Amino acid sequence: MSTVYEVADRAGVSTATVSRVIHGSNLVHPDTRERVLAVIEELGYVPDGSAQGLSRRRKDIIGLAALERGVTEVGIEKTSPLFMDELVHAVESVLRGTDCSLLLTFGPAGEPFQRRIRSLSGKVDGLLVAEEVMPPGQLRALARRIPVVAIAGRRDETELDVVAVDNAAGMRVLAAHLIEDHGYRRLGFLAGPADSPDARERLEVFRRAIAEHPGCVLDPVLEGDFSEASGAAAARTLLALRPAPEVVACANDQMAIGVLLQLQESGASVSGGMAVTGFDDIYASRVVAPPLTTVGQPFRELGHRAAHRLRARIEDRELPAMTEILPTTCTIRASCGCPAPGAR
Amino acid sequence: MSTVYEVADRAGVSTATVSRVIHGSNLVHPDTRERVLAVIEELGYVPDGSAQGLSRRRKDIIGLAALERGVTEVGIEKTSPLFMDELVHAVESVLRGTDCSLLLTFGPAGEPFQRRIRSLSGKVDGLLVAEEVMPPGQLRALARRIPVVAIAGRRDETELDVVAVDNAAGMRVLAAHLIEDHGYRRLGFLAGPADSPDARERLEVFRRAIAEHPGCVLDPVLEGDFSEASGAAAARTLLALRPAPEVVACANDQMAIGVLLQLQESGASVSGGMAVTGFDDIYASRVVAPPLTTVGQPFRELGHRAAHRLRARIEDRELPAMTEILPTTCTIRASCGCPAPGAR
DNA sequence: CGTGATCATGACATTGGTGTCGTTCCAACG
DNA sequence: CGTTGGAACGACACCAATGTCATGATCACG
Repeated sequence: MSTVYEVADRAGVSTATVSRVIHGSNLVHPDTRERVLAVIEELGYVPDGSAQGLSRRRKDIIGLAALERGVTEVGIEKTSPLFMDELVHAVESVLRGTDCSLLLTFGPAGEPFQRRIRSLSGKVDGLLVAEEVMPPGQLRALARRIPVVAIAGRRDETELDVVAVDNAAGMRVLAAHLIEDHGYRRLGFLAGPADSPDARERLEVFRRAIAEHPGCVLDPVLEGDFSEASGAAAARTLLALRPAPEVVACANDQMAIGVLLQLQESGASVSGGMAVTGFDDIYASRVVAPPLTTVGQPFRELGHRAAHRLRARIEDRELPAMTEILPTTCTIRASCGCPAPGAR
Repeated sequence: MSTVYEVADRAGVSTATVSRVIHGSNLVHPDTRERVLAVIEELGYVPDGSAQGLSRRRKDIIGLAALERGVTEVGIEKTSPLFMDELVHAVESVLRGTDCSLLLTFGPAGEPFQRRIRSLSGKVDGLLVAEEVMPPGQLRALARRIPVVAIAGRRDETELDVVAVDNAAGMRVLAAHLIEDHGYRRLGFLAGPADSPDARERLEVFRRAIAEHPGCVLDPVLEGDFSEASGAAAARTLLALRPAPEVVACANDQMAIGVLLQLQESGASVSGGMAVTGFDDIYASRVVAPPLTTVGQPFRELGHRAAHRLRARIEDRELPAMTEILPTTCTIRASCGCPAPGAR
């Protein structure tokens, strides 16, 4: 592995000049630059990231830590956390234009994962944390050491930068659609894991919306874990229920897809049977039959904003913390009982 | 930001001792260890990754560079490269058990992306490259500087470690199923981008399989770019064709889904209409209606092997290069014209 | 009481780049 | 011809760890 010294040596210049050439400083003579570039090319020299990070006090790496749910160790359930994938691409596409790279880590909530994030925090200039990867206290402590932006986490946070999504608005529109347009009166809900603030909020808003409509009941409320399998399990429970709800709203799309598929397998169709809705609007939701009515999250926007905010905070650590709420869009397709649209 | 020096100072020991405590050396007195740990806790000290990287000559970071296709800049086509997402999770899950992290970068093929990979190569201990992100010559040059493992790239490579997938075997089984079990005689193919070795191989094998069966014709061969939109476009072309093929095999699942959806939208159903098959077996393929018959790639295995191989090579750079081919599995579902299975 | 072994510890060199500061050199100008 | 200004460049300190080597302390044993 060649170093600046070697390059400087061969080019007959000092290491400082090599550095200037690499970074395009105009304080170097064209001839000298030429010579240095030739040596760099010849040696295939690439500056060492660690050494650069040390002397510049910035590593040009940001981290993204996210929860991975429902992937069993044996790998039988292939369900990957699709929500996160969308986010990763969004963040990466922002960084692509810069000289900053993205360091990724997933894991199940818990102490080992928190340790991993801590040790990772030494390798990055800043951290994006998605969902509730660690208790708020620890998160704030982390944020005192390095810049942190929370994505889709709790909104009641004044010490931290947060970029979140307006679960409430989307869910309210969806509930109104189910109650007012379809006239459903008995509505079920398939909740997400209790450790997800988003999951909790979605249920709460749905509950309130129903309470505001006399004659409507929320029943049953089932608990899932965001996985497709837990959706399928819920569907089996629902099928046995008397009276069964007319519709079941799910806290995310993967569970909704699980419900949908299981209902079909059991011979119950959506038309005349049970309506299903989701939340997130992942890729598969457009594709499943019937296409899933759901509340869309602005993934790209979420990732973009979070990435930009983090970079801004890395630039200026004294920036006041703020939380940004992005709008959601209720996307009516067919699984709620609406006729399938002719054109997309 | 606190450093070893500060910790050492406060604990009244030398930096060497702090280092020993951090790395769990047993050459340190329990009392001393206790004292040092207390200071570390109090200061929230985390060792700086750059400094560690510099002195250990290893950064404990590996990179993954992959092509991103079909994502337009305006973000209208939300289709993300699902194949890659699966791979990312597989690789990440290997690294999770180690103290190594994953640095990610996507990009469209081209000179800027190659530059980015070069500069990234200074930040990592080794690189996983997926598909044809750069010309073979450059890739080999890169591999001479740092450990590189190619994933799903060209197989005719003796200088480089390669982990690839047996496209041929899966495709042959699929072709045999279409020709022998279903009795199709006029078969179309929707090819992938010409710069993808996998895409080329899939077409070639399909072509040969058909040539071996007298009475069968390969017509038409359309060209797509692995995106769902290009599948939809192909479907419109196919619909106008006389005679139309009985089945169209697609070089990946996303295009197959595009074909499927477009056919349905145009009123042509699969039963009695045109059969469709894919390649990859991504999540959405199980979920789409009718469920897609496809050739499954062992994503997890692919990621696992590649990650392990790279780590092995980082350990010992003199390891002989080898290429590993992983088996594919032809998964018959319903889109080929088979009856939908009662149980999954 | 001396010797050797073992354990705990610290001093210090090393790692590759960056950026500051000072120096050299040349041209232009009075 | 001396002075000045600025461009081009080099020496050097610094960054935060690691790991080697030397050393002091403690103890057992002869």
